[in-house]
Amino acid sequence: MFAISSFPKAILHVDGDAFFASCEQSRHPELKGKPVVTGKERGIASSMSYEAKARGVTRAMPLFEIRRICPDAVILPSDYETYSLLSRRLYAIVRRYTHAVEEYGIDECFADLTGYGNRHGSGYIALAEKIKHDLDSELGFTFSVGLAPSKVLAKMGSKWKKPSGLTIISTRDRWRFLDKYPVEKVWGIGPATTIFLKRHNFFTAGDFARANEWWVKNNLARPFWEIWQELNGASVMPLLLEEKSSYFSIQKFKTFTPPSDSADFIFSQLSKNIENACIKARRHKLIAGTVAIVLRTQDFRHAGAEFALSRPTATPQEIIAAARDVFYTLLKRGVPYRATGIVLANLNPAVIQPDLFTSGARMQKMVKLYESVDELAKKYGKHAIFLGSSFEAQRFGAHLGDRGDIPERHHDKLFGETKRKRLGIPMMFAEV
DNA sequence: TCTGGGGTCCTAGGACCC
DNA sequence: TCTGGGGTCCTAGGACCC
Repeated sequence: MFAISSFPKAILHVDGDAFFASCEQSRHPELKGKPVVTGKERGIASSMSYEAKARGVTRAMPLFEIRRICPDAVILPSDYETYSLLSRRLYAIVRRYTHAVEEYGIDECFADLTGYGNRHGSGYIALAEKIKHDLDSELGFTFSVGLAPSKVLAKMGSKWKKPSGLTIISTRDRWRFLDKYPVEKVWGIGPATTIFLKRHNFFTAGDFARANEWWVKNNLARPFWEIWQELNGASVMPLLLEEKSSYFSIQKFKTFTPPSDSADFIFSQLSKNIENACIKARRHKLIAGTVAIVLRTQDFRHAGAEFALSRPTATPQEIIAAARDVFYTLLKRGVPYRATGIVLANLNPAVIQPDLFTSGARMQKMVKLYESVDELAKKYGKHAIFLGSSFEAQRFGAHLGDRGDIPERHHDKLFGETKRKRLGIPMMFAEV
């Protein structure tokens, strides 16, 4: 037990044990007790159940090697939808006890329990036990939990005993943990800083925590001074409480005047809306499973159609290609239209995790391409780059003086050959 | 510890303005 | 145009995380 004075803040860190493999075992109970490995689509292990770890399967181990040392291993492709669903349930369970929850990773979160304990701290421990119990029993696999006065110490606590550990680190008895903890394993201390610290004879977290504060401030960057403070029991890293946005749908509608009966022009308007909706989806790391397109005529009637994508995506090429056929079945020749709209629905998190990538080289390239596009958009404005199919709409907007936020002076740079090549932007933007 | 890709934060330095 | 200091904004690169 510890007095409140040694526990000014109560930060919890929760970490799923072998999260992806555990999700599979939870979803398919017949796999419980068996060596389960995920990552089949990549050909290497990305997550292993503890049964598989016991048999010697390690991260990034090639499948042939896994089959050799563990012939009865159940090797599964990654199922992101299930993992992110269980991830959201993890956050929701912790939020029953406090709203101050930071969704740090798909399998982990921080929570600030300050104010929910009592003056001896036992209330915090009971609370941590309760949260762990809820997680273990409701999700069907175990979690490791750390309770401490700071994020860095809480993270250390959850790593201390795995699987299914609950480790409490108070300011007063922190040395017991710090002195046995290699400095390079401290959250936030990477290879470069490790080399520097070891050169100055700091080998454990305890060594570093005992370093002179003035020396730390003057010889290391600010993040490491913050780590130093957190190791000594001060909570200086705030929890980032912003919830991952969960849209039910993303819509983009745009009216244009005068109305037009040009199929090319109307489609380019739709194309532009699709691009904008995709930008928003990607910003929130979402992919759409279904799409609805809407065409509005001059007399305010509108026609719409909804269709499913062959696979969830947030890349406009795929959606535009799929929308093209639907568009031409909706469009009535010779009728003037005044607006188009797009609705992206059936949204799911586009989960990108270490070791876990969606299969298919083409998709990889597309994802990468759009990251470059988003990058350029950040630099030059939202509409600096657009698909050929949106060209008419872009030109139309420009003609009206609606230039989005493209700074004129950047045009030459943007399409400069060197930059284009360096960023890997192919010429395909000229035409879909 | 290596590998792998992507995101985020911090810092240093340059451009520009008052 | 020079002399200053000081501010803001942007970018590149480093470090680290999952």
